[in-house]
Amino acid sequence: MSDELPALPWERTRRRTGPARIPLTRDRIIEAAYTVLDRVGYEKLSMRQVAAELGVAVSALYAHVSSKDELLELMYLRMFRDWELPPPDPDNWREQIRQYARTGRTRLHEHRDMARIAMTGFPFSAEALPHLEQLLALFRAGGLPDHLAGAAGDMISTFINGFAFEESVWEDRQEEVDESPRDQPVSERSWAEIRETLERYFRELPPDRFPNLVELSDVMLQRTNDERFDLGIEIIIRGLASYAAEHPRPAE
Amino acid sequence: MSDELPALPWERTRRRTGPARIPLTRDRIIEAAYTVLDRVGYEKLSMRQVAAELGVAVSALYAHVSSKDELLELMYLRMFRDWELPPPDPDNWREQIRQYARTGRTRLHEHRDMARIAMTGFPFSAEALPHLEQLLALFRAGGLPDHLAGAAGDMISTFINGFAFEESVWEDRQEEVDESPRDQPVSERSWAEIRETLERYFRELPPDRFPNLVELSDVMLQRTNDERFDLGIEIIIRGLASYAAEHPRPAE
DNA sequence: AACCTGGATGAACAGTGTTCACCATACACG
DNA sequence: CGTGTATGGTGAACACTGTTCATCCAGGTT
Repeated sequence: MSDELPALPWERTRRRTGPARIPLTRDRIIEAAYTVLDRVGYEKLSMRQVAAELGVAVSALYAHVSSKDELLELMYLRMFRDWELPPPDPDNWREQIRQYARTGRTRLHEHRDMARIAMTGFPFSAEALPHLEQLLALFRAGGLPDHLAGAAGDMISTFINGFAFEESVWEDRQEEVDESPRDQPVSERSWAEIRETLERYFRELPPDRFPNLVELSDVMLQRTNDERFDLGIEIIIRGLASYAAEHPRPAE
Repeated sequence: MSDELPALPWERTRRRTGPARIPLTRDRIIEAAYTVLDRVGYEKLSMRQVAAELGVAVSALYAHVSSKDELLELMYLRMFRDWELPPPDPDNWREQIRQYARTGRTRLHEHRDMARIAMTGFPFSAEALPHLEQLLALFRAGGLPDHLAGAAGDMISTFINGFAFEESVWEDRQEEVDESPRDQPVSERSWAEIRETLERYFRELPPDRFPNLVELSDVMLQRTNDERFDLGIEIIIRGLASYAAEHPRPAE
């Protein structure tokens, strides 16, 4: 390893500080934190792991990020980046809400355990506000009375986050069962396994104490998570729409 | 302290073990964990704190509880204790669902950050199953098609947990602002403060980019958490009921 | 060439979950 | 009455965690 050629003049500056040392930045730290998160999950995500990922001392991180909590918040904010909001279309508010919820869940799925981070993030940051505004616009376009529009925004977010959070918990639970390495965000196969196990569990319950659970064991779990999520959103939308029907907007 | 009377025969066995040394049990550990949780919150709840609360070495806990995760799970299960479920009344399913959700949230509020623990707890344990069964019974009584009844149970739980979780996050955020000691689960006053701060924040947003937020700033946050929660539940119930109306139960 | 300065370093501190060799106490038995 | 045994608590240790701080080194400026 000692037979290095003398550095060419134009790369001298670069070679100086060891192997192409790119400066540490907030962005690079967040990026590294994401790859660590995807590999080890929320519970085991640590500043030291992030530092190791960057090949840097732990204390170096604190020059760019004041605490782990701040790093988590930054990761949360990153979620909103390049999230295009379509212009509100009053005739299509239901479909647009559906779409919004779906891409929201997709965003949360983009990184492992992201929902756990999102759930504790500050939901009214500058990055998140346009989304709330968008939801409000859609709800008002749909003819919801004002006091409902306000609550509805919260509600949709709570459901999206809560749903994804529980998915995340199931995934982690499943993962600590099969020690398999985690190349992708829990295969469809794993979810099928979970469902099958639960279905048998329900079916074999004592029918005298749990008649409904036994009877519905098949129909309850045959749906995929996607379908369950869509159904949940649909229920909320219908509930909201029922108010719009009661308080028809004065056609001015 | 040396002028002790000779112990009466029937209390001899009790006196033997020094200063009234009550044996360590799972229950006592769980109890202690709750008082620690209420004092320091979820993030700072540690095995050492629990041990200290009991005046005992940390390692002693591990004779009764295999890990911190198990302890958390036990705390979660304790939540269902003495939770009476009223007999399902088909004519009143909506009110009964409302009531169920309300007491669910109340239970979560009984201990600080309980929702954070509940959210990661296994929702199909022996203790929790009767509740799911109850919900299914109510939904079927309300005339919901079977495939919906299954999803609806999940949905209600997700919303209750998610809502309480976010309340818990807000409370913690508020608490680290005012250093005030925490004698009770965040006073009403604190919530009023949070609402007021947010309302002003919304009102002073640039109206060109956030017209709806500015316009709704007053109406959006004037409601208490209780009202917002009830509204959320009501929306879900209405959404569910809309399906029942579409698929009327065959009057046999 | 000397200086300054910004950013990275590594060691340290206090705290975490968990394990394990040790030991004391309370009971059963001879 | 004395001895053994076993249950269950102890304290020290390990491998971590988030965070801080004195130190130090490289880069650019004077």
